[in-house]
Amino acid sequence: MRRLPPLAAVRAFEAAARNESFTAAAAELGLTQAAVSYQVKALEERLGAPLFVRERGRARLTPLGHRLLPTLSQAFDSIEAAFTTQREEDESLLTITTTHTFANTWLAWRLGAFQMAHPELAVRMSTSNDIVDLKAGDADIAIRAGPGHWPGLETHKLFESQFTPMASPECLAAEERKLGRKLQPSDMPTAHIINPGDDWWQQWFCDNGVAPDEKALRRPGIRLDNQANEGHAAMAGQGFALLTPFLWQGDVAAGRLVVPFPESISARGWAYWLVLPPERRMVPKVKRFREWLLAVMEEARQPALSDAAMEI
Amino acid sequence: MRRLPPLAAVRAFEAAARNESFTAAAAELGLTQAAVSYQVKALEERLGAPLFVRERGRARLTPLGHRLLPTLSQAFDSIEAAFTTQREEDESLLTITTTHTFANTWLAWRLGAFQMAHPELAVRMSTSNDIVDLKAGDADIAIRAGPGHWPGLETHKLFESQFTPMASPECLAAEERKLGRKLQPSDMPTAHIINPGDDWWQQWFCDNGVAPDEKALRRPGIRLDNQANEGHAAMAGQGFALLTPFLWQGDVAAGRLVVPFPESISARGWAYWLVLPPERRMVPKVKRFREWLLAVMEEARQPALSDAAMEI
DNA sequence: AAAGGGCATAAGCTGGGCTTATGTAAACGG
DNA sequence: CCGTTTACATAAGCCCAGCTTATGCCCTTT
Repeated sequence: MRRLPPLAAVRAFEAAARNESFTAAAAELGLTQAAVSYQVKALEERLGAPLFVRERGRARLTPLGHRLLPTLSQAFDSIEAAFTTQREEDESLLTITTTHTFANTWLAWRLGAFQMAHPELAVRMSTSNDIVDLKAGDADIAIRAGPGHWPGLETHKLFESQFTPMASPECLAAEERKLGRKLQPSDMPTAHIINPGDDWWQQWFCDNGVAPDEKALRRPGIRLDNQANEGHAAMAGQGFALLTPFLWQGDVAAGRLVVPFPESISARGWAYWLVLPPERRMVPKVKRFREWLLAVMEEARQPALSDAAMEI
Repeated sequence: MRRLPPLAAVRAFEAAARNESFTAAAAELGLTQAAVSYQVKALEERLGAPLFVRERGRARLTPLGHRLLPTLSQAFDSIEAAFTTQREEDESLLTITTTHTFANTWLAWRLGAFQMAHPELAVRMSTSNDIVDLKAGDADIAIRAGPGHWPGLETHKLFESQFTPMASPECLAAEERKLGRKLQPSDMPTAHIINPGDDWWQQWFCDNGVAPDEKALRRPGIRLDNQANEGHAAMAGQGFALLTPFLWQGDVAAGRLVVPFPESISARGWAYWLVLPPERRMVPKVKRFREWLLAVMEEARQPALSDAAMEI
C-alpha cells in the first residue's frame, strides 16, 4: 500500500527543480507559470517543509529539495524510458501470426517484398492457430482460415478457401497409364489419395456427383496436419491432395503440381482472412501491412483464379 | 523535455498490474473499480496496445504489460521512498539554530531535559546568526535576539534583553578595595571594563545618570564577539562585562558572577525570541519544542527576574 | 526611470477523473 | 440447474483539483 504525494505536484516540482525556474518548468510541462507555482506550493504544504527558497527573483532549491530531486528525476526518466522503449519497439516491429499453410505456401514468398518496401520495419512472422494472441497483444496482425467472424476483430477477406485434387504430373500420368485414359472425377475414390480420411474429400465427391467408395475412404493414408505438408507430399509424388488453388498457383504454373479437374473446385464456405484489432487499424505499421496485403491480393486474385490460369 | 503518459493512468495501471486485479487496485488506491478500469483503458488507448487480456472474469497482463510493470513499480517505489525517507528524517530530527550566547549560557544546559522528555527525537543545535536558514529549511526553529519582527515568521518573546554590569566576586572586591568603599555606578567609567568600546556601555551610563569618561571609553579593551565569551571572561576575573541577568542567573547563584547594581538594569528594547515558520508550527517536533521552551521560560522567568533573585 | 523577467496570489472556469448505477460474463455453491 | 457471488465494462453525470487569466510586487538591467 503506497503513500505518495499527488503525482502532478511531484512532476511540477521535479521540472521546476531541474530547471531551477518555475517559468521554464511551466514551458516544459506545457502549463503556465502560475500552475507550477501552485503545485509546488501544494507539495511544500503537504510535506510541511519548503522545497525552494524564493530570493532575488529566482527560486533556489533548499537542501531538502536538493536531496529529493535526483531520485525523482530518475524515477520519471525510467517511466519515460519504459514507454519510449515500448513505443519504439512497437513501431519498428511488425508481428504477424498466420497458419502454417498460408505462411509456407504464400506469405513467406512475398514477405520479402514488403520488407523491401519498408526497410525501417522489422517483420516477425510466427505460425500458430490461436486467435486469442491478437487480443493479448502477441501479434499485430493475424491471417486465419475460417468462416470469417471473430467478435471484436476487424476482418478482410483475402480469398475463398476452395479446394480441388492436385498431384504431381508424374503421379497423374501413372494414374492415367493404369486407366489407359484421361482421369475422371469418378476415378478419384480409387486413386491414390494421400489423406483419404479427410472430411473434405467427402464433400468434394458429393459436390462433383461421385459416389464415394466407403472402403477406400477408410484406407489408412497419412495425416499431415496441414495443407502445406499435403501439398509438398503431393509434389513429391505421394498421391492426390485436396488443395486450395490460390495457394499453389506458383507450383501449378511451374509444373510441379497439376490440376486434373479445373472445373471441379469445391468451396467449403470458408475463406482466408486478414484479422486485426480494430483499435490498432491506423497504427502505421498495421496500416501499411494491411494496405500492402490487400493490394497484392487484389492483383494476384484476378489472373490466378480465372479458368485460363488454372488450365496452364 | 519529457513525454509521459498521464501519471494517474500509469499509477492505476501499476497498481492493477501488481495486484492482477482492478478491484484490488481500486481498494489500494482508494478509488472505485470503475475508476481503475477507466484509467487503464485510457492508457491502453494512448499506447495503442492492450495491457491486459480480459478473460474469465479476471484481468491478466499482456506480455507488454508484463514488460512495463517492473520498471514502473520501481519508479513509484523510489518516489515513495524519497518522500518517506524525508518524512522520517524530518520527524525524528529537530534542528535548532540559535545564537552562540544563548546556546552557551542557557540552552545547552537544558536541552538535555528536552531530549529526556522526547527520547524519540534527535536534537541538533547549531549556532549561527542568519535567520534566512529557517526559510531555507536548514533549521526547524530559531532563537534570536532582536527587535522582534521577522516578516513571515512566527515569534514568541522569551525574555527582555536587559543588561547590567557583572564581574567575578574577586574583581569586584579588588575594585572596592582600590576605592576603599562600595562600588557605585558612577565609578564604572574608570573601572576595569572588558570591552569598553561596546555601544551598550554608553547606554547604560546614560540610563543610570553617569557621565561617561570619553577617554576611558576609547581604551582598547577586548572585543569578544559575543556575550557568552564576555561573560566567561568576566568570570575569569578579566573585568566588568555588560551581561543579561537572565542568561547568567546560574552563575550569579553559584557565586561565579556578582551583580553590583541590581537596580540599574538597562533594557535595549530588544529581546530574545523563539522564531519559527508559521506553517510548521503544528509539526509535532516543532510543537513539542515550542511548548517545552515556553513552559520552561515561564517557570524560569518568575523567580529569576525578581529583584529578590537578583540580590542573592 | 523605465523596462523586463521572475514568482506569488486571487478569482474564476473547466474538463479530467471520479462516482454511482447498471450490464455482462464466468465461477461457485447447493 | 439455478441462484449467488465476483469481476470487469460501460454510461451518465457530477465536482473539485488543477488549471488559466489577470495582477501585483520585487529585483535586476539598461
